[in-house]
Amino acid sequence: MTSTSNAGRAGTKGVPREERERQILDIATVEFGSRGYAYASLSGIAATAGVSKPLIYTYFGSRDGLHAACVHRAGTRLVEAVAAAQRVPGVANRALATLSAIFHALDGDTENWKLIYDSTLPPESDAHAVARTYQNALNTMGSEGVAAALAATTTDPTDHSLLLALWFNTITTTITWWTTHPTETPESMTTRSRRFLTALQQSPPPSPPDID
Amino acid sequence: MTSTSNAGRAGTKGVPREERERQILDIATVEFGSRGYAYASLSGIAATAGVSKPLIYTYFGSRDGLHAACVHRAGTRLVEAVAAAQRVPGVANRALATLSAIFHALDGDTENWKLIYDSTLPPESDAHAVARTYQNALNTMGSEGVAAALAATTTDPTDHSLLLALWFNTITTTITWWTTHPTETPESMTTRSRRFLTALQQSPPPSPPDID
DNA sequence: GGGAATTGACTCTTGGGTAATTTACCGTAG
DNA sequence: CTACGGTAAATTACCCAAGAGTCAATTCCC
Repeated sequence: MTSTSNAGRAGTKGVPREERERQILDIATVEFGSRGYAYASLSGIAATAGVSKPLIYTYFGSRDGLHAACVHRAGTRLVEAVAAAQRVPGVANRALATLSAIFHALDGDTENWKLIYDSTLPPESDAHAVARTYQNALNTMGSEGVAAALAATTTDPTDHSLLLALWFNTITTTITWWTTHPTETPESMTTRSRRFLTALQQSPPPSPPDID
Repeated sequence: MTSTSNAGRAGTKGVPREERERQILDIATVEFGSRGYAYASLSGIAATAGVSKPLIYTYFGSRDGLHAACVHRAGTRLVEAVAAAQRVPGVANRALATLSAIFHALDGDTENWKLIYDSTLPPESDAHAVARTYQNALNTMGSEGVAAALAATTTDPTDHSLLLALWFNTITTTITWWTTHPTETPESMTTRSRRFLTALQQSPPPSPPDID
């Protein structure tokens, strides 16, 4: 066992860069995703990953560099999943298909979504801008659907921007809720969502629902 | 002018404690509300308020003490406003009445709401617990309405907790949106909300709306 | 002159970032 | 098949800035 045991001291441990990067990204994603950008510390991530701080710097350049790498990976995956769902035919079912795709893409690892819609991101920061990239990509896909949903009811152009914000915030809230109910599966989350979506349409005639 | 000009140097400036506390609270509310708990610094608040850090400590004890004071003031106002709206008769209109009450209570000062539903609050902290107090107070009032809205459609008990989260997050999102659209008035926000609320009921037969 | 109002100038901790150094792997010359 | 030097992998021990919190002193009002 002493052949390749180099604990504590400096020097390579034989782990190739690509693999170490993946390890670090995995840990960092959880830290950034669960604690939020504001509270995840590099020292903490390094410690959890069982690696020293300078290693992370040589691999990712800076804290923001590491964060950006996490966001890119998570964002790419999600955009891909949601894009696939957009190809589902039938206007009426695309919302649910989108949700289902997201739930399955995450499959319990809710950090990936929370990374991109991280509410602790400082508004004007570079880190926010990176996350924004993927938010916009997802928004673009969602925008079309929102327009369709709204067309029949209103003519106010600013209504669109608010509804879009509401829609994505609904997803984020649902995913955050999922975090606190870990026994839920992608399937059960989808079923639950279907219930809500149809409920919106079928609620009793007395106009606005009593949701206060 | 030199009679009572004591700039820079120590010593009283004749401002009674109560008034100074109000000044500081005003500034701190804006800072904590707009930047969020995670990013508002005491030094910054002190500087903006034109006051030294130690003064804030003698008056509020700690950063968290100051924050708690802000939350208490904002929370009390909001709970009061929302409670009044609950007395509105007619189950169907209470949701809108609640929103209208909140919009008017804030009247553009969206920081008060954001203080209580501050997404940068560290989950397990004391500061979060204080905000939680007022969230719970508001939740209790909203819970009843959510139950009514749900009763007709589902029997799953956990649906309730998710819908409650969704409802309050909808409000927060709407208010955040308001921040980025400062020309909106409480009235216009209410009108806009009414449009959305009724749209939910009247959207075309093809079940789930195409909101993806 | 006593107490309230108020501050400059500290300390201490946390966390991002860097410099210099050490260890192991690996291809090649003898 | 061994010696060896170059490079990749890693670390320890720092520096530095920001921000929470404290002490003792100061100025003014009554």
